[in-house]
Amino acid sequence: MNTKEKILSKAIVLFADKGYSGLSMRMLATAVNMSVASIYHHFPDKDALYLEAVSYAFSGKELIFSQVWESDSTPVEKLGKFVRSLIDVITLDPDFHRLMQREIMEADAERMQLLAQGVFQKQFSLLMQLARELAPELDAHLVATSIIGLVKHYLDNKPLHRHFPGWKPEHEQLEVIAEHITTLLLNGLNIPQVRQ
Amino acid sequence: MNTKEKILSKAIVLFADKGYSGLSMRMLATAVNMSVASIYHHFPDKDALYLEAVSYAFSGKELIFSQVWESDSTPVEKLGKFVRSLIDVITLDPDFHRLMQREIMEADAERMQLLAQGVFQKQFSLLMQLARELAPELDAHLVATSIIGLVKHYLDNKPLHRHFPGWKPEHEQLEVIAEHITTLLLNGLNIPQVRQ
DNA sequence: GTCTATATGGCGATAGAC
DNA sequence: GTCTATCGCCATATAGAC
Repeated sequence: MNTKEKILSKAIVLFADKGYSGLSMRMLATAVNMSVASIYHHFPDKDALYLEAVSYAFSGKELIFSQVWESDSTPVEKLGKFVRSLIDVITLDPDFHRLMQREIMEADAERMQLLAQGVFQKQFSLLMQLARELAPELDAHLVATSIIGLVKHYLDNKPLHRHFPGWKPEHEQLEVIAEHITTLLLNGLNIPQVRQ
Repeated sequence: MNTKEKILSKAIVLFADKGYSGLSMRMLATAVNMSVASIYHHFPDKDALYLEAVSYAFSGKELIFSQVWESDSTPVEKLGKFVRSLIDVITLDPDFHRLMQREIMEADAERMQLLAQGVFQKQFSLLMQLARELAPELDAHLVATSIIGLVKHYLDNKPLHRHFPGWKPEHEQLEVIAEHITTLLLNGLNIPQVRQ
């Protein structure tokens, strides 16, 4: 890993944690044990550094779901695998996830399009195709959105829900979340289930 | 509306838009046509101002759902009303919603508890009770979370989903969203539906 | 490619007049 | 309760030596 990549990977963590305006070049320089001027040798300005960090965080994320789509499972099995994979991606790389959350909240239309097409589009298309197989009578875009929404909400709001009535530690176990969501979805999509 | 409230309501808008570190006291002062020093007459420091703005944004939000719970509707009707009310609250006060999003992302454990208990707990409890009536065999906490998650995800990610395949303008119509979600949920909760 | 030193300006916050 | 003026610090960014 060269110097530039070293800076970028630290920047991902710190931008994810503090946001664009919350992280100063001084802080980043200290974190990577360099002077501010040295960072400016690699990037023209803070904005370019931020954008490069976001793209860098993307790289490789597309391949994680390949096991879901390439397997010759039934659509119902694929749904279970997708839910589980999405939970894993979000859980295993929390910095990537937080950076995405911030981008979705703060990006302008141009950056949003980059985000949609560069990172998520392929997976969303494949998920829509699965949605069509599972529930041909429903709007595939809305169904795909619902699947992602259910998973993301659980994970995004975990620290909040801990303080809600009825919360149990097991609600944070990934298997419990995954099973609840798939059950809800399979019923919601009108698919008869076989008891395991 | 007195001076303090004038400052707070402007602060809500600007904090929601730019975040804590993204909004400077100078900017806020300009926005409310005052000097920075005058603002410091009403608030001890920026942090206290932010916290007061967050509490101020909360006020009155609890009462919006009363029509849902006080009506003598059936549980199924109540679910529809709740989904619609949640969509309305989020849509009609986007600044409140963005401020909440930022709080959920950035607050520490103490602030998170305040948020959960001070703002959302009562509504969440009532929603859990409804969940128990709708689907006694499922975990009410998880069901309530799912209902909120479906609604919130659609609205939080609207600007992103516009760039996804299969998107249609009608996907942003509140009625379309509300109907899709309730349909999905009623199936998901195993409740037989009557065709309208 | 890295550093020290520095320019320039915005930051949170305060003093003290009116 | 509002203002002007100011403090001390940190921000982004650059110049130029090694």
